[in-house]
Amino acid sequence: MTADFTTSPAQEIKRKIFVTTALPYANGKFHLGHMMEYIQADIWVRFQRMRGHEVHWVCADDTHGAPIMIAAEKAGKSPQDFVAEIAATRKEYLDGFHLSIDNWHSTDSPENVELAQDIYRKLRDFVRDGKPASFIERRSVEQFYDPVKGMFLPDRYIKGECPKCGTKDQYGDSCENCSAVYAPTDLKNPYSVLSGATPEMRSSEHFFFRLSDPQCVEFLREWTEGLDRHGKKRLQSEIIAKTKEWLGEDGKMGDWDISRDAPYFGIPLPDAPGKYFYVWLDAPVGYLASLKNYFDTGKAAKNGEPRSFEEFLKAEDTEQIHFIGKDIVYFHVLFWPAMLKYSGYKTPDNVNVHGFITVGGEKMSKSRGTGIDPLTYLKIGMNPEWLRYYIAAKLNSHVEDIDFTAEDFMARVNSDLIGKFVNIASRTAGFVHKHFAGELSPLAAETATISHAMVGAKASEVAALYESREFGKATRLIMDMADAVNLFYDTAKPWEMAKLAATDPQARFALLTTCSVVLESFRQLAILLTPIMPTLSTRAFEFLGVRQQCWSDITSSLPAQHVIHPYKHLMSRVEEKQLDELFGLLPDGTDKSAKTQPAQKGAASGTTSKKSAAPAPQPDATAKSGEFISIDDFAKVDLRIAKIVNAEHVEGSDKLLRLTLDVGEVDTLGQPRLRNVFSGIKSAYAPENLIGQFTVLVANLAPRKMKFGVSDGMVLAASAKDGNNAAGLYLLNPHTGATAGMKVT
RNA sequence: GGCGCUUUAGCUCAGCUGGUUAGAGCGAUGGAAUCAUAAUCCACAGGUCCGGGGUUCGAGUCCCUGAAGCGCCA
Repeated sequence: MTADFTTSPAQEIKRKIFVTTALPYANGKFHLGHMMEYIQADIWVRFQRMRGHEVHWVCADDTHGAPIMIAAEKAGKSPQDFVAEIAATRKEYLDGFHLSIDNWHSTDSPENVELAQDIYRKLRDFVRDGKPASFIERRSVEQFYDPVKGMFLPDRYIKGECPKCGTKDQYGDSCENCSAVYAPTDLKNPYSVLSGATPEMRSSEHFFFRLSDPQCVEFLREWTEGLDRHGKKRLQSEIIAKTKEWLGEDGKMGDWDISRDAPYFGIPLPDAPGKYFYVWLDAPVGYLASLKNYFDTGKAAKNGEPRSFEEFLKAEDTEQIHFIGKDIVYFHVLFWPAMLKYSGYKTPDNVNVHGFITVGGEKMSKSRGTGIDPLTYLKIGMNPEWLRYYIAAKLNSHVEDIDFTAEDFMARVNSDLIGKFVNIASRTAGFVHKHFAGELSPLAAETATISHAMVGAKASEVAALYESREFGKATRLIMDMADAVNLFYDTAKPWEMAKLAATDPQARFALLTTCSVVLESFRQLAILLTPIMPTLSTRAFEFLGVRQQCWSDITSSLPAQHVIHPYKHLMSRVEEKQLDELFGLLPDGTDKSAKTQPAQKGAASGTTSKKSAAPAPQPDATAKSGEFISIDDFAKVDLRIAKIVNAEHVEGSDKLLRLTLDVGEVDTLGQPRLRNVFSGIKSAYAPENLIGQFTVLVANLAPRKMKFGVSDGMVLAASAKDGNNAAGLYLLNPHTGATAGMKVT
């Protein structure tokens, strides 16, 4: 059966949909990427609800695993307190961006313990054709063990020297310097990131999920390539292609290690003391745990679902739809359906995968400061629906990254939302109030016919685009309609009629008709935009004096002689200075000199040009005419204050000192990351005099491999122009108060 | 290293199974209009569709190859 989106919801079967978005790992706050996923899901969910379907959208914090356990320990907190503090930050974001999630829960919850253990037991005790055919198998695993911390070490916590090129401080998977790939056990002189101790190989018994079982592989092949209940592909074609790599004839499907040894922050395996579920086992179960919590606390009933959790989940007509990012495809299209299948639970109907959001063409990075903080966005008063619209305008149904660029954002929002959409109401309302006391035409049917020709007629096309997550195409189509309405208005020239209205009844009538058609069209456009901009459309409906509209209201119309409310501006424009503030270009919000030219705030540097407080280039001896660089050129250089934590002679070199610098960076585990930099300043400085000093580092200089190791950056020093050594060498040194990691601009 | 993705007007992107002069929005330029918290309408100008080979009557679209950028390798 193929869904027919041309029918009105009343004719359609009411869908019962269980929607999830990926569980964020509870070791940090939300970033723009999270918001993008939630906005994508929210648009889809709101659309379904407007169509009259029953949607239950749940999410939760993903709380378990070694990284959180270790981060909590570092923070001197229990893991529970640690994740609770993160959880407490969530609401502000979710409410702020109008995300209509029905329930937010945690994987560290009784529901999740119960469900994860239940799934495990069913996999373990699986019976096929009357014979035991367990999917769980015990195997001995050799793993690094930290004798100081008394725990087995995940690969991420082991560093050592690259077995190929000998570069120090490399992780156990690949070398940053020579990009060799190897196993953690190949590292030379390995050490524990946690304690610095030399890890020992120890064996331990682990529990595996036998994914390589031929029946399981066969099931996954069918499931991944299969169709959903609407006759569409369950997965996007690019994801199917990816799964073929894993499930192909070469049989690459390995078993999955699902247990970890104590100490571990997680859920204990039943009947196996000291063993815990690997976090990725219980994380997706968190979807069900949150849903169960949602039912058990009565929220589902409040949302019109009278059945129990078990009944709802078992029901044939319950659709289970996941929204995830492309980084976690593996878990969601292999492990998760297999777990569910062989423990007797419903398998997902769809897994919708999206790409990442980049900012100015660059991957967001906290250490580089290129991220956009969603909370800052809200706090400086930017409208959340601008971002919702912008993201919608760029999203499609594919696994493609989308790019946020400040210029594009401003152009898109101002042009589409203000210039095209909001302006329709703004330019019409005055006439209706001035000449008709807010009362629309008595000929409602006639005006509605014209409106439907411009807008309503294409509503089913828009619906199909929403349904298939082609939000970019949907916004384009809607804006085409808005263009048509503006053109209609311009062609009719109501401002000319208004001048004659007092004396010419015909002109007066034409004026009323035009305005009524346009406002009716505006109502229809607002309906079409509601999934993307719920509060803007609510304000539009308030202005029009109608209740909240659902999708089928597109075919109705404003009644004859309907009275609208006075117009209050529905949405303001994006101001350039807001974007400057968002990107941290205006640190105190008052630095007017820091206003950048629009042309400079593009993909090339928009987010890396931190402050543009740098003085204008002075034409002097150092910069001859025609040799100026732009602020963008300068912004490419990431200068940082660095604290010299260690300095030493380099054996075999008569020029270089080896500096160990702190530039305030941390690695993914929250561990301080120090830089190794070689500097040719031996002639001028004794290493012991440098320790503890601050200087300036070019932080984004390409790392350079030298005979003695890799130099990751360059410190700045002054010397005579002609290289006259006698003139001396002077390391740059900031004034007191500068701290490691500060930007130099 | 293996695998994959991307590269189309100044910017952001459409271009399905190959088919007449390659499209849109924004921006630029010129005009119209002045109802609108400057928002609109019209016109016009912008492209060796990353480079190089090939298949074909015909390629942005298929194949090979190179470059650049990005991602994944559980």
